[in-house]
Amino acid sequence: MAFTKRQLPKKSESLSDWYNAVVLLAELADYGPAKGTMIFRPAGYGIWELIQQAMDKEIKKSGVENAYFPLFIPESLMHKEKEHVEGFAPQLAVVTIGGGEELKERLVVRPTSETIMYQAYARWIQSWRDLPVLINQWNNVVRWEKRTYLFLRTTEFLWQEGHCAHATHEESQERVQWGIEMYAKIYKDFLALPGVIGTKSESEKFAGGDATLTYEILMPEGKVLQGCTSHDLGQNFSKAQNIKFQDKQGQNQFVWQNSWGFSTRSIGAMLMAHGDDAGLTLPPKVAPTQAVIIPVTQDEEVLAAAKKLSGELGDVRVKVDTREGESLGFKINKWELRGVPLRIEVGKQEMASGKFRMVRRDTGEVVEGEVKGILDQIQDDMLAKQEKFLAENTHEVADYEQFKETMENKRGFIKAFWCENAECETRIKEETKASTRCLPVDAKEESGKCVYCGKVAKYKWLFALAY
RNA sequence: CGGGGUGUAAUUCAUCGGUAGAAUGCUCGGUUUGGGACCGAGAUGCACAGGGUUCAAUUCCCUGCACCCCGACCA
Repeated sequence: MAFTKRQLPKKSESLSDWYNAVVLLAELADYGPAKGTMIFRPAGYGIWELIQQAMDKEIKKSGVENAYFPLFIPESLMHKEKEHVEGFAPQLAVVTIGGGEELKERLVVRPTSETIMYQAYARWIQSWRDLPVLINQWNNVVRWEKRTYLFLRTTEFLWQEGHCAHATHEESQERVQWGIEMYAKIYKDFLALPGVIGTKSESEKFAGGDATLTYEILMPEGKVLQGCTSHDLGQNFSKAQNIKFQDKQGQNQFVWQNSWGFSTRSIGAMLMAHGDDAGLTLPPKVAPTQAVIIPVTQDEEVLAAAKKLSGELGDVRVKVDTREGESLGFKINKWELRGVPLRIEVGKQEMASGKFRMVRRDTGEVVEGEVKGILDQIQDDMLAKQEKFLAENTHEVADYEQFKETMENKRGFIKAFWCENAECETRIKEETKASTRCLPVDAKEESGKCVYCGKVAKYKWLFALAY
């Protein structure tokens, strides 16, 4: 689609209209012809590639190897773990016809790969010497979501899913912890998105798992998005799929497992969090184009100077906008919309002075200095801004009245004592729409009273309106 | 999957029971260019799909589908 920023709704007025428009106008994504599907255009896929590169390095560094498992899962396999299949059943896409004939056994398009990977693990793992199994895969999965949203919730999405099997629970739990911390690092250092690491409640945890660690991100309108998760699967799947090994004493043991996933949803969160009325603002580390050089005129010497400059910026990802027939103002607006972190203008003035006019996308400030350093500064400032927002919108409440009042007027994270009884959780959700997001990992044990029922509560949980 | 809304050019929309129009975008020519330039000439439509009603449907009705908004589900 052609570029027209005039059509961009104001972020400050309507976040979802702004988001939908900006993603299309900035040419990050487009709608696919089938329901709920999306096309990742080069500008959008480029962001994912940068995230992948950074994360893949971390994954491999920790000893996990990449592999690939099939897209289709025989339906019977899905049914091995009861809670798992029940949790995913409403979201499955199932192939019933192949080669023009009705299939004897229907094939589920993977919504996640636990079952198909673990049937192989069951064969691969025999001895304590075969452990740990440390495997990750970068792939696509399909979940038939009722309500879709570009990047944030699509029928098919891209992600990585790590699946490890260990001899002991402790070792598996370490990996679960490692996963969420690695994700938090990517979110903070690359996407400039601070969040809260915590444990999911019983009702919110992964279907078939024992415990789920999550990274929860506060979005601009005060709703909270589950950024990614790392699950302690205990022995649920190993018992269901008979993944056993003989230990050093010759005893048969079930393995302890974990899985952890990080999806293209992260891009959506990042786009929504940063940006303003003029368009996107990409954190430099995940911006496919980190700096754009705009020749002010189409004069040959100006174009030559712009091209020369682009060659002098080392490994900065830079683009020179030599497109004809667009005025300076038009180009500036175009690149602002696309969120390129730094704009460099090259014209007669710059050629005379030898100093290029550089403008930061995030603040609009005119800056001087070395490009690499400026980009690092932008990255840091963008994170700091989000951290401030997160801190300012985390509200501790003493009683239920305050809870309701905060949900109605401020939203954001609400920190309150909860007795961990599912009934209180459900009631709170029904009455205020706020659900438990997590028990932060750094929460201290205290003696308090549940904000809802007044019974003994040990911890302050985080509640929020979920995305 | 429940409630609401919308489907007309690439996009945003107008129109009208008698088979379509604007703005933006696109193409060409020219003049321009320091925060969305201008003039001129063009190209672009099975009016979402299928069924009705009607002499005649893009328009009215039904069904389906898609998209958007609000719920429930969710990385």
